[in-house]
Amino acid sequence: MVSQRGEGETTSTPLEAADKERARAIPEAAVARLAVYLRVLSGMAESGVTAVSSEELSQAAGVNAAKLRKDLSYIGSYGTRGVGYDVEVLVSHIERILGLTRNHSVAVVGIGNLGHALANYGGFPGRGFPVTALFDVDADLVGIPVGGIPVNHIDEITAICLEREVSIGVIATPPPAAQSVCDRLVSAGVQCILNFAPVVLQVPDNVEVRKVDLAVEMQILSFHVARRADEAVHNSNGGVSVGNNGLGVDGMVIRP
Amino acid sequence: MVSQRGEGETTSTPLEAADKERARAIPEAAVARLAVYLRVLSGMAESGVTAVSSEELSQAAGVNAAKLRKDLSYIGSYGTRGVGYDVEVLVSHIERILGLTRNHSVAVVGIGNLGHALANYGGFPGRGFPVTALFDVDADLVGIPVGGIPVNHIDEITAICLEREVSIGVIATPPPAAQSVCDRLVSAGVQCILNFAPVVLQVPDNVEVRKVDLAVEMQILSFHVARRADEAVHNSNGGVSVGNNGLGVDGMVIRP
DNA sequence: TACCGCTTGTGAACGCATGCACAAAGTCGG
DNA sequence: CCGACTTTGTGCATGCGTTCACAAGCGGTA
Ligand SMILES: NC(=O)c1ccc[n+]([C@@H]2O[C@H](COP(=O)([O-])OP(=O)(O)OC[C@H]3O[C@@H](n4cnc5c(N)ncnc54)[C@H](O)[C@@H]3O)[C@@H](O)[C@H]2O)c1
Ligand SMILES: NC(=O)c1ccc[n+]([C@@H]2O[C@H](COP(=O)([O-])OP(=O)(O)OC[C@H]3O[C@@H](n4cnc5c(N)ncnc54)[C@H](O)[C@@H]3O)[C@@H](O)[C@H]2O)c1
Repeated sequence: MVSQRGEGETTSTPLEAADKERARAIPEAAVARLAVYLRVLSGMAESGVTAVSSEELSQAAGVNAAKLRKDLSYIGSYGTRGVGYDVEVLVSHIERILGLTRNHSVAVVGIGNLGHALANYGGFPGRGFPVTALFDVDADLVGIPVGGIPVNHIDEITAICLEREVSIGVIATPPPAAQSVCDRLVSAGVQCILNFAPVVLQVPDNVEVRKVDLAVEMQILSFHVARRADEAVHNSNGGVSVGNNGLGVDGMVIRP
Repeated sequence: MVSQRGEGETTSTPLEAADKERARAIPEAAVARLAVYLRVLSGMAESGVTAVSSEELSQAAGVNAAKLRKDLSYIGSYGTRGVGYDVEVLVSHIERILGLTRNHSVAVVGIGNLGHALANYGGFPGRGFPVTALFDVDADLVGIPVGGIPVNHIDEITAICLEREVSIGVIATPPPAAQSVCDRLVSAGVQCILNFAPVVLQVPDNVEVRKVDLAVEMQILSFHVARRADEAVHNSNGGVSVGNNGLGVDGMVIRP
């Protein structure tokens, strides 16, 4: 379907249009995996690997080879039959599809235990997510630099987020403050939120929320231990587990 | 189907057997949501709420009411038609299904930025996940208490994990160390691993891995921004987003 | 050039998850 | 006791995601 790119376009507009028609159709689960492939491929590129087959890449990414090929097919046909994929080419196309061709400025709200860790973490800027603003309600923290960036007071959030074009807001406040912080981020024009507080956030339709809930992760693990233990009791088979299969915890966006 | 519990069992064995037959059939996605329901219900219980309808609970959990009822039906029929659910009853049944009737001892490996945050976090013990051991390779850290628990050297991991019956290992080391730490945890009998390092871990079939990859989360958000921006360009509709629908980042368990 | 072996890309089948819609089953008021 | 009203539990249809299997396509080789 579609494709046949590189025919005779002068501007890049038709090409991009085709890509974005496609982008809409990429399954959510595939997007998550594409990010993983990208990381693996980046690692390979750094190690000097220039070509890779779907089999090799799928091994490294921990997925089924057929699934990997299907995932890649969502973004276009950039492989060579009989040979495999060019690592650089794949990297650049995945980056383009994931919108990583431009930087996404990140603001962290709540500079406590977790906020400190996030602000100090060096892994984000390198991947196109520079942390450009930190916020907290605690007056003692305001002005203190964490990870090289001074903490601002939460009341400045709207002005600063607009000014620095923050596109991702990270919420690392205690649960009771999370919704209010979220509302402020939204009114500052932030359309993506990564929420660490164990709260279900209410947001408008045009805002995307993803949550990371460690307690939920542990409870899922707990469930599998329990299940495995029972299986071991019922039939005395070794208790084989399939691992979590691509599902995970969700983002819970309310839509009215 | 099934149910009709509380008939005439003397021991609890037949009841539990029925539950565990069921447990095997609970969809992974439903398990993740059950953990969310549990959190919401616990909050309600603390606020003195004793009964709740599927409509109310689904609102609070950010899911469709029908889905919520179906999720609850996987664990049994504990509601009262025309009335709703008893909060306490639901809490105890979800806890039982998730295996939260017993504590799950947690060990954190890699007491850097993130490890400190995790060790200091008070939210785990209260939810049945006491952190009982910390490990790091850095000799300067060994012996220093973090969150009330002294850091041990990584070489002691096997002995201590066995002794303290650690059931969940949390990996918060730099990526290159993650696989080796994982292997040590596995050989210490740990069957559940929560991995923060951006690496695909290779584990035996009987070990369950879940990963939390913040860069991947951000890239998924980035994808949606890009998609939304394009939609806005193509047709000038407001750019409505569906939010992430219960999917997320996965755990990538290799099976040979 | 023609053939061979290898790997991609994808049509099609399957299975799981979601959401609808309604019967069953309960409460409450009279 | 009965009938009206409420809410659960679930059969069923629909849609999404995964997996299989294989034709199409490419590089290498004679
Ligand atoms: N630390 C962890 O490992 C961990 C693990 C899982 C979940 N979480 C969750 O992450 C969140 C943060 O955890 P933490 O351990 O860093 O908590 P923390 O108490 O150490 O830090 C919270 C910070 O948020 C600030 N804050 C409070 N109200 C605010 C507001 N309205 N606006 C801006 N800042 C505000 C506080 O001043 C504090 O600095 C919590 O919701 C917690 O449940 C943390
Ligand atoms: N800090 C964050 O916010 C953040 C965000 C996303 C991902 N991560 C990931 O989490 C992991 C930890 O991040 P961090 O910022 O805490 O790193 P960090 O460098 O601050 O801490 C790593 C710790 O692990 C210890 N360590 C190294 N090798 C070890 C080994 N073999 N055994 C035991 N301990 C060992 C180090 O001594 C150090 O204390 C990394 O893989 C990072 O990519 C962190």
